[in-house]
Amino acid sequence: MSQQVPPQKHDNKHDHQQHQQHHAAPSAKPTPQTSHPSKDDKKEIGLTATKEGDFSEWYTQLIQKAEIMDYSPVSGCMIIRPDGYAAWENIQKVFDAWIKAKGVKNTYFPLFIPESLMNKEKEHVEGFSPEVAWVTESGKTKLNERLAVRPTSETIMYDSFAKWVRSHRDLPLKINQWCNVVRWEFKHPVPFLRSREFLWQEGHTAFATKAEAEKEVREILDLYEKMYHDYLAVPVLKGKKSEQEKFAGADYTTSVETILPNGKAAQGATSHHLGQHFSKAFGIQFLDQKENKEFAFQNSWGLSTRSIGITLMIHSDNKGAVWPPKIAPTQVVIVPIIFDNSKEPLLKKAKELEQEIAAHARVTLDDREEYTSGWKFNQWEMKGVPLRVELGPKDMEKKQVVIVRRDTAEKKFVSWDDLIPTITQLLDDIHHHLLSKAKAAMQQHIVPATSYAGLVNALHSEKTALVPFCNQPSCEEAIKQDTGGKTLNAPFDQKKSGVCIKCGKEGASMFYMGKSY
RNA sequence: GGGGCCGUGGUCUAGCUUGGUAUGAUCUGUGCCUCGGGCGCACAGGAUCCUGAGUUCGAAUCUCAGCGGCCCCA
Repeated sequence: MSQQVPPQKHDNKHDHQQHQQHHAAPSAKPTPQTSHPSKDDKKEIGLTATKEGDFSEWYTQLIQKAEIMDYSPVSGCMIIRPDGYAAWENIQKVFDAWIKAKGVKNTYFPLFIPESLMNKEKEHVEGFSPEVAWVTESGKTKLNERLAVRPTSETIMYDSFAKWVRSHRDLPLKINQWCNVVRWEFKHPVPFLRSREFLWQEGHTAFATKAEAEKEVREILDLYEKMYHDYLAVPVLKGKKSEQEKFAGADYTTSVETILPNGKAAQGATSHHLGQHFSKAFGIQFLDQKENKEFAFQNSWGLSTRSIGITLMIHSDNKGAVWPPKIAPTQVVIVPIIFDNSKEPLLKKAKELEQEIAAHARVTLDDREEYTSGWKFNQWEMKGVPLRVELGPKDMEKKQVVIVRRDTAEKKFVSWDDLIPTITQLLDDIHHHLLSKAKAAMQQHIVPATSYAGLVNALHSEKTALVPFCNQPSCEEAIKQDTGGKTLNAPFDQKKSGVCIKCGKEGASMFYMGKSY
């Protein structure tokens, strides 16, 4: 074990602020609940902000104290620590297998994109140019042409696609890469949700027909939904983005949207149909069976490390992180309760259990002797491990272990013989419990709005509203000015259409609207 | 884009109003203690007080600029 970072004792600053607030305005803010209300107040340790009381502060403390990320010397760029990266690797493993099964191949394209390529598709460059970071010199020599640090790789990939595609036999072309991208945001950064550099996969595909391409757009979106739902235990709103919010250079964009516990929305992943915009700009042409030269139809789609931030925000609590079992860096931690006189056989048994579990789950044995078991309980709860297996002298006598769930704190006494089936079952139960809680929370944040006043009211009370909207950028801009909100997406199955909630135009479709994080 | 809060050993923090080189905890090391919810005791170690400039005999403290973190409002 290398987890030597100390737990944080008692953050006085916050207590003082709380007390001052109470003196000045007794009703200003509820005192945050500690996670152990019965314990000595002076021993308040761990997170000092609560999810309900001060969400941003809670999240900031959580991801640092759970050793998921750390801040770096560069504003907006973060360090992903082993637990954060392990979660990302678990996501990668799953998604990578899914797309390979669809015939997608992994590649690697350069980080640097010549300006001339960036400029080839007009809408695309206009959409991204405010956030592009540029390399302008090497050593003391100025470069002939400045190089963009990729904000996304359409332009550099499609320059190659144009060379690789000659015949209809070269299609479909399905390429993916796992990489970092840089978007120099000016809004204040939020770790995982909005960082200036982030990790993602970007899939880029080219087809002979629009129908094939559009079919894939939806299939990939379904995979994103499946990732959130079945692996991250996060429900999503699936739909099509507005004209205003679509990807720069796309025909249209589809997305899965998530609702965070503070009522704000976060885009979970996107799948774009690019039409022939880029194939025309880059000359991606093929000869079809009738010897006609045609432009390819293209898609691009991406899922980023933002998914980790969304997952943690939704499931974690005032005791620390809560990882959904399927992507948890560690799924089971074994904490032996060590007494000197029973130490040897106990540790031997603990190691046996570890080996046994290792065949079925990601397991760690915490046999450090410099920490008490109580200390370890708290630390592993902070780190969000779904299941804790305790083994003490009493359990040795009864040939059992105590299993404690991270999500409910429920304790179970389990005989050694039933260990593996119980663990498997509990991990599955935790996933479903987290998912159903998250679904209920999302529903609470979605309200219908039938009037513009209703929409304004919903957005001001941190709700997402489902409203008829004309999908004109000018109208969306006006709503943004009024309320600070924007469209998330429009559900695919449109049951009714109506008049736009803002401008009153006929033929509006239903859109989710909310504030984004 | 506008407004506000904050930055002190690895970590958290007192001191700042009223200028005199820094408080306490945690941590790290050593020894004793041995653990069912963040054990206890003793000794020791650990500081560019975010950076730079200014005021001053003297700056963590006052002034200005910058960097970084957080919040709120377009």
